Amino acid sequence: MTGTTEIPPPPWRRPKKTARQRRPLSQELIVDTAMRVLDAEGLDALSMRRVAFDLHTGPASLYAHVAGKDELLELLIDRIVGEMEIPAPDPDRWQEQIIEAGLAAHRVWTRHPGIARAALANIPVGPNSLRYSEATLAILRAGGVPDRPAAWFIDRLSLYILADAFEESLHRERGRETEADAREYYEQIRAYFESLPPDRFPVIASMVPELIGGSGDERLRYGLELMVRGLASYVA
Amino acid sequence: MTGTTEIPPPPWRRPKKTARQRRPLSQELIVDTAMRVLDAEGLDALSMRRVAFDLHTGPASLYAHVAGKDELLELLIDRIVGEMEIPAPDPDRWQEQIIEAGLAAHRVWTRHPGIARAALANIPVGPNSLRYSEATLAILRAGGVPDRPAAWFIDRLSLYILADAFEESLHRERGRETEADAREYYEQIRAYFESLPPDRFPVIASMVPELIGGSGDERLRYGLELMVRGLASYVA
DNA sequence: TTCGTGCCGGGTACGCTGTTCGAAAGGAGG
DNA sequence: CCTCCTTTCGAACAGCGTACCCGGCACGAA
Repeated sequence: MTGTTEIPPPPWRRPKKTARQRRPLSQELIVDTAMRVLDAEGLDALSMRRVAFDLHTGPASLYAHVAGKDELLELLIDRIVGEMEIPAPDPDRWQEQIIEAGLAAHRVWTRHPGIARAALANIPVGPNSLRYSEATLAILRAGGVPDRPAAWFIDRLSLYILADAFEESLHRERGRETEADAREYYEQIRAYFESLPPDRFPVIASMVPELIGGSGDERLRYGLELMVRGLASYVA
Repeated sequence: MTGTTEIPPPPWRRPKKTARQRRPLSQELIVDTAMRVLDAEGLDALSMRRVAFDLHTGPASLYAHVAGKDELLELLIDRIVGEMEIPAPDPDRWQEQIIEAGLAAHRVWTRHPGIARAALANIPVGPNSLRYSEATLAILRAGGVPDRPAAWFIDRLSLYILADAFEESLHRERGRETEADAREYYEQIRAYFESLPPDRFPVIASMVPELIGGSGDERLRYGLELMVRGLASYVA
């Protein structure tokens, strides 16, 4: 209320302290910083030392707020799962909804380069993944899928999505970022397949275009469709 | 032919050299040793230093025969893929054959503890995985599956199998080796699910038994069936 | 047989990782 | 004001994959 609190402190008083004033370390701040490092430079660059450096401190300081790297990754992953959107159940479109939700989840994973590896190694069990499971199960139940197939389905589905995101992150890491790079890579594979002796690999030799065709997105969607169609066969 | 070659060398002549006589280093010997370390102590114990130690040499010596750890893992993985058996096509049983082949592949992966992680990070492209793909495609073709669905299917299928093997290896690493340990773990999960507020997680709360039920094998098989049934819908 | 000579084997070291320890510093409560 | 407890953080430990570089062995030529 009084004006005194709004007067800036005299600049000659403890200028050093003001200069080095920093937000106190906290778990949230650490996860924020880790997220920034992850998004900018990928999972390989995300080390305790790197996060500590960005916070202008030493690695040991982090351990007061985070049990270790594993816990940091868990927190990071749950926050990322929180970014995933999932539609409200529409009983007539449950198959499309599941596929769309799967594609959306995959998009979120690949938006944070490399994190799929950590998520695969540390299957998400945080609060946000609970929310996600709840919403997915609601769609399946609305679609008339029995409980047991539905429960096991979301387990298999998320494993598949995570694995695909991981595979894609590998391609990205190995420098096949641009479309041209990917073309070149697949051209090498095609040449390799076509160079195989047709007498020993007759089937492969006869379907080279099908084997190398299709983008990553198309193959991801195909796998989702496979599983959803298979699940639908349990409903009828 | 002369007896002289069979006479053992005089023991006082260069006994030291005889004592430290060793097979010369070779790529095959290195892979043999790496395989032994892997099977006995798991992927985490498999380091260049460890392999070199078992060969009574230093880490740098391996690099004359192997480009690096990645290449060593590739060689190891292809040898493991070579252990996978796959039946000759029987057109009437193609769906069962695919599932059996998938289960067999999964068994091979889990027989070498932890290697699924490396195989996932370094999708197999060696000669033995070619042979495996050829045989799987032959079954699908015999079953009347069109080329494009078949080609994409084996890609998705092997990704799924590898991911499941990886997930299982994680459980094993975290000390849930025995059946009792697994029971205890799943009991914790059940307790956690049952402690959730039913108003916020109505669907999860209403299907806890289905969510935690089923062994790893059952879930693996269920996923295989999902995909095969989905694929069958492309045939009809 | 002897002498270059080239190449493989391997000791050492660099830079990196996650994590622990112990000491210093800060704020809060008696 | 003093004490206690939490937070902070420099240093160090035990690993890792890999690059460098030198010594010694084997082999071809004289």
